Amino acid sequence: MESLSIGQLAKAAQVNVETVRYYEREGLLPRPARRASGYRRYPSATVTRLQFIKRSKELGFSLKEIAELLALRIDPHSGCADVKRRAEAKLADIERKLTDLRRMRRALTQLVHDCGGEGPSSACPILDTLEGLR
Amino acid sequence: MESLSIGQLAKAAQVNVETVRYYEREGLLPRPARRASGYRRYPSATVTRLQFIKRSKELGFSLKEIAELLALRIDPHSGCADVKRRAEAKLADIERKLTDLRRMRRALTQLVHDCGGEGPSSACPILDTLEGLR
DNA sequence: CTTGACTCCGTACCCTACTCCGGGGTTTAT
DNA sequence: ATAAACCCCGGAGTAGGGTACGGAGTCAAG
Repeated sequence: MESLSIGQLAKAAQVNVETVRYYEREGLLPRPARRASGYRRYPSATVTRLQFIKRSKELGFSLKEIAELLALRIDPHSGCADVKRRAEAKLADIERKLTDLRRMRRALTQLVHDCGGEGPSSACPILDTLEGLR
Repeated sequence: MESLSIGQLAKAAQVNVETVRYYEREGLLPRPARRASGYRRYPSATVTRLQFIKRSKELGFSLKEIAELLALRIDPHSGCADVKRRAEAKLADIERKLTDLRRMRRALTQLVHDCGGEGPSSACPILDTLEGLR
């Protein structure tokens, strides 16, 4: 424990082995150390990195955007002010998503509440709120 | 005003005309009324529906999931209890996304805060939080 | 009544993000 | 020491979500 094979890593993060290699090609994962045989060896922290990528995707970020998020950590080619500016832009993104999600939640909660669970759906109050969110 | 051409609709909702026709094919938009010439005529409410689809995509929902969300409104083939059950499942999805987004926001806020905006990024506190979110 | 912008439809093409394949070495458990 | 299971790499294939094309009809302004 401390060094994982690509298969162990993939299993731990619940992704396909091919996906791990794909992310490496795309620069989302650093090229890992290799054994004499050429086999990749990953530090166990890579699991959380993969999970981060996965969850970010579920939140509607593209791989390119995720790469940008990851790049906010260590980038010797940009000043701190630049990092700050980019982080703020991502934050704005996130705030927008949060607002939309809360609106969606509100509409659905309303639907679940109004709908007793009995009778045909034709009797269910129609949720126009869902479309008139903005 | 009250009836839009496909071009007017697309412009109002900020999407491509081809996308509108694509959504129609995929069942995300109902087939609209037609003029004698065959031209599509949309009620202006379709604009908000397109915007809903757009924002839902940005939140990481697939077109299929979005169709399911839209189907929660009017579905004569399922009882109210069923609608309720599905709405609750979507709500759970949304809660998960909200939780992840808040965690992400927290990490980025921390980064922006810690980073004064001066000096090289090497001096910037590294945001390990970003990866260790869960 | 003509001209430029718009629309129709079907088909083809594109990008993203994987996912699989195949021929070949490596590790590991028995 | 020999399978079974794993890993290597390059390259091809796939699904989802559009986007573009092209030939033909339509509409609105001048």
